[in-house]
Amino acid sequence: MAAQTGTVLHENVREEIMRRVRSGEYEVGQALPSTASLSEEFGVSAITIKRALRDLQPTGILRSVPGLGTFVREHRRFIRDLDFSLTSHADALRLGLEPSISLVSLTREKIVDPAFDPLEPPGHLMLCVRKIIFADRTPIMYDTSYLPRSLDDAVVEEFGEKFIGDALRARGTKFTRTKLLIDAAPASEQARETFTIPNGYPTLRRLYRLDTTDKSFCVYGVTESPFDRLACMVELDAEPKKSRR
Amino acid sequence: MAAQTGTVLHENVREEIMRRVRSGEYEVGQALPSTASLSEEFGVSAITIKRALRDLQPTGILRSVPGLGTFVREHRRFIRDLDFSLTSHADALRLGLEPSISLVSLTREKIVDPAFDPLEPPGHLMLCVRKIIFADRTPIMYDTSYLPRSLDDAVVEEFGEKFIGDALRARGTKFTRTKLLIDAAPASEQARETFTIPNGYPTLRRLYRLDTTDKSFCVYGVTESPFDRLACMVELDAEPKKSRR
DNA sequence: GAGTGGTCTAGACCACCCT
DNA sequence: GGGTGGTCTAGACCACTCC
Repeated sequence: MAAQTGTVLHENVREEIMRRVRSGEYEVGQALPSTASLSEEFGVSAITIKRALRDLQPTGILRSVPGLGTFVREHRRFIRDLDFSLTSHADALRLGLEPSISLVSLTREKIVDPAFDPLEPPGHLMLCVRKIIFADRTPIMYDTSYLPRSLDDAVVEEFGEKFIGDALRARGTKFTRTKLLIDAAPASEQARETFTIPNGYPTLRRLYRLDTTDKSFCVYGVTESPFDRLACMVELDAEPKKSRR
Repeated sequence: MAAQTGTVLHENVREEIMRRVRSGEYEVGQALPSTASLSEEFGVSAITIKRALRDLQPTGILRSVPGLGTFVREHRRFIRDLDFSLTSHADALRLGLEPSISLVSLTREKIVDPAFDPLEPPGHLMLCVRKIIFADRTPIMYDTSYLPRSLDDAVVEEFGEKFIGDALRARGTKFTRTKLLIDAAPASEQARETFTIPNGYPTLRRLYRLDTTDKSFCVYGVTESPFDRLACMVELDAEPKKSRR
C-alpha cells in the first residue's frame, strides 16, 4: 500500500502522492486517480484524500479542476535578468520566446501598499498602469506601474503596450538609477485571477523605483509572478564600486 | 454579523478575519476568539472556521498553537543587500542588528537540487555546510553551501561559524564573479522545521555561485528565508557596463 | 446520467496547555 | 478538568464536465 512514516494520515497521503509525481508514476498532464479510488487505495476517507491534494496545490505540482479531475502540472520556468535595461521586447526575442503584453487598466491612484515603503514612494496621485506580460502565450508577470501624472495620453498608451524600459527609451528618457526590492509573497487577489492559482500560492515580487535624468520623472512599480513561472538572475561585479562603510 | 460578499462560507470567514486583523480589531500578539465562539458568531460550523484560519496561515498574519489558541503574528522584516561583498557580520552590525550563526551540519554531498541547474553545478561530491543565520535572536535564513572538498578542517570550521563573505576574506580569497538566481518557493522540509512555518509557506530563495581568483575554488549555495522575514534590495547602475546584445 | 472535485456539517477523538 | 486547536470520518449536497 502506501508509505506510513508519519502518524498523520493526510500527511502520509500527501508525501506518497508527491513521491509518485516526482518518480513519474503519475505522468505530467495526466489525471490522477479519482479521490474516490485513492480513498479506497489508501484506506482513508475521501475527505482526507481531498485535504492532501489541496495541500499539494501550493507546491505547484498539481492542479484540480472541478468536474474534470486532478492533473500533474508541467512546469516550465522563465529566467529573467534583474537589470531593467536588459528587460525588453528585443531581449525576450533573444531568449527565444514570444513576448506579448495585455493592458488591464489605466487609473489614477496613490501608492498605498506598505511594501513600497523602503522605496520611499510619493504620497500624491499617480497614473497607474496595470498589465499582464506573456511569454509564449502563458502569463508570467502581473505588473503594476505608477507614473507621473504629467504625461500626455499618447505616451500613456505606450506604457500600456510596451515594456517599461522600451517605453522610456522611446520617450528618450535615460535611467540614472534603478532600485529593486525583491521578495516573496502569497498571491494577491489580482495574481490569483490572472494566473488561476489558489489562495496562498507563493509568488516572486519585484518592486522597483526608476529614477531618470528628469528629476520630476520617477517610475514606481511592482511585478508579481507565480514562483513556478519566473525566477530572476543577476551577476554582480568582483568588487563593489561604491564603498558603503 | 459578518461580511457576506461571496458565496463560499470559508472564504467569507477568511476575508472577514483578515479584515479584522488588518484593521487592528484583533491586536498583534493577542489571541483570537476560540474557534467555538467564532463558529457561533459567524453561524457556521467549527470546521469551517478552522478551515478559514488554516487558509490564513500561509499569509503569515496568524499562527495557531495547539492547546493555546490562534494569535495575530507581529511581523518585522529584514532587508539585505543582494551583494555578497556587503553581506557580512560587520554589515549586520551596521544595520543595527545582532547577527549570530548556528551550524546545523557538515556533510559531503553532491548538488542534486535541479534548482541549481542554471548555475551549472559540478557533478562531484562537495563539502556541504548547513547553518542557520539569526538576526536579533530570530532565525532569518537557512543556508546550505557547497565547498570544494580540498579544504582542511580548520577552514571548514570557519565556514560554519562565519558568513561566507567573511570566511572567504579571512582565507584571503577574492571573488571574481557572483552569480545569483533569485526565486520564490514553498518552504522546504528544513525550512519548515527551522522557522516553524506550515506546509506551503512562501519563502524567498537565493541560489548563488561564487567564483574566485582560484579557478578550482568555487562556492555554491542556497539561502532560504520565510517571505515575511527577509527581502533583498539591489541598486543597479544607470547603464550596464557589459553589452549583452 | 454518471463521474468529478468542492463545500459544509455534526460528531467523535486526540494532544496539548493552563489552572 | 476545562479549555484550546488538529484530525478523521460518514454523509449530504452542489456545480461542473463528459458522454
